[in-house]
Amino acid sequence: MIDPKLLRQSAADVAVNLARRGYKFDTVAYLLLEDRRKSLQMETESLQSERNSSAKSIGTAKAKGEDITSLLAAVENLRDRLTSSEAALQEVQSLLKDIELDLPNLLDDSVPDGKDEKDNAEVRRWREPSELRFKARDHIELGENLGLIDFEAASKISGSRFTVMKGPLARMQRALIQLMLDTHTEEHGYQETYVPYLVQAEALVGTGQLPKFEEDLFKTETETPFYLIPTAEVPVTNLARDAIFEADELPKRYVAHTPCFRSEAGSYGQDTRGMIRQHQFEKVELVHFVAAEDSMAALETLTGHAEAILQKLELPYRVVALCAGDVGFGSAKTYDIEVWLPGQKKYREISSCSNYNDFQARRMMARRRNPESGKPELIHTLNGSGVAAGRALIAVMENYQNADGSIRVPAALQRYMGGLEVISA
RNA sequence: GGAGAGAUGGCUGAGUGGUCGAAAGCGCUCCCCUGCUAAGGGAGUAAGGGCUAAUACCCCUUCGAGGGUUCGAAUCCCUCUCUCUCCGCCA
Repeated sequence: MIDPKLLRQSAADVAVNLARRGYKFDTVAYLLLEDRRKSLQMETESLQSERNSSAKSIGTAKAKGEDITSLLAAVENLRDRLTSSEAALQEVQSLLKDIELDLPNLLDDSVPDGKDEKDNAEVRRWREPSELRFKARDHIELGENLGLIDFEAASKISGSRFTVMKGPLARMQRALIQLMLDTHTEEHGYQETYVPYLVQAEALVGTGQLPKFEEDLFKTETETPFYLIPTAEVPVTNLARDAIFEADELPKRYVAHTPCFRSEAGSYGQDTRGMIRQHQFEKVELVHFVAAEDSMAALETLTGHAEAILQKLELPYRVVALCAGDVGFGSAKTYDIEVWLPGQKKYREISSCSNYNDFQARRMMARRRNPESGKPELIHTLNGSGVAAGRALIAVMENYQNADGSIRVPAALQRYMGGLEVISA
């Protein structure tokens, strides 16, 4: 959420910023509503004040044994006026809130202009794309030939966009997760967390998935619905909800491995084959809570932590700065890390690292105590995949394949796989 | 699933219709005292929102959440949620 104060004081500036995303902010409608809010709120609060003082004087008069009938008459219709004023105010406030929850975050000035992913700016590359001396197979062919990936079985059980994996391939995904968790906790200073996979709507409003992107989520039909988490970002970031951290508690870094569930509504026809885009996938997620002035530096650090995983796995990748039109709803700035997939001869997203600045913090009242003023102020939140395990598995399969269809186990993973060096049929 | 108890400020914990944003204690901050430390004395110490140039005044809201009664609710009534204890069941 954007600061409502900024919205009403500088609506035009906000509109200019959001227009870079292709978002049209109707400042006229907003300011009109805001005017009504202001007058209704002032009216309501003065009626409340009147109620409070009259109740107080009735109380004292009664205590002295004075006659209070005239005082009672004076406030006869006060309650009705107050009730209707309060109702009108509440209605306007909820309309404003709807608009505010719908507005994407302000973009950081450093975000490059552009409309879609084609305009993203490459920031750096690590290792050039690998050249194979034979025709590269994609992970689907590799996995099925080894008899270790079974899409048919998955579709029998659950339909499309699910995967069944077996044996050393299933284990390799687990090994990847272990490597990531160990690296982030032992080398990058993260605290490992275990969190719920089912969350309530409020948590998703806090991180920004709701109310706008409900169709991307799976939801239970229980009396109070649960949502399956689309990313560990949701439960982990909500650890800061309603909190006031002391200055010396920040920065906080959390890492969590969770499955992620996405309905992928609206992505029909994209990546329909294979494991790239699934309804269920495994991911290791990094989350930072930092003081406002530290968040841009933290984004660089966080991205570096995700890159370290790919470097350990010796997978060629590049980092791109998402352009204005491609940056996600709640993010002020995002780097995607794209890993090279020989089977597709393309770089594909394997991590997305974002600085949300105070956007999520404002939605969930996540604060720190400013050591100078002693006053609470919003923190900044960041998150990034460190990295997507399913896609990391794909990247290892395709980059470590041999001519005979077997797959070498990256050195960094061997200790997690009982010393296994090659996966073969 | 059954039975009971509870939810108040950073913490402990008083408060059954008015002057209660809320006693007391602890903690924390500042000051005094003390050669240092300890002990002691004094003052202060919730969050959100509105107004505003203002993190100054002033005003509003908040005692688990929502509704109701009342001139007036932490206190009375209703609904819900959560926590704890015991029993059952279970990974």
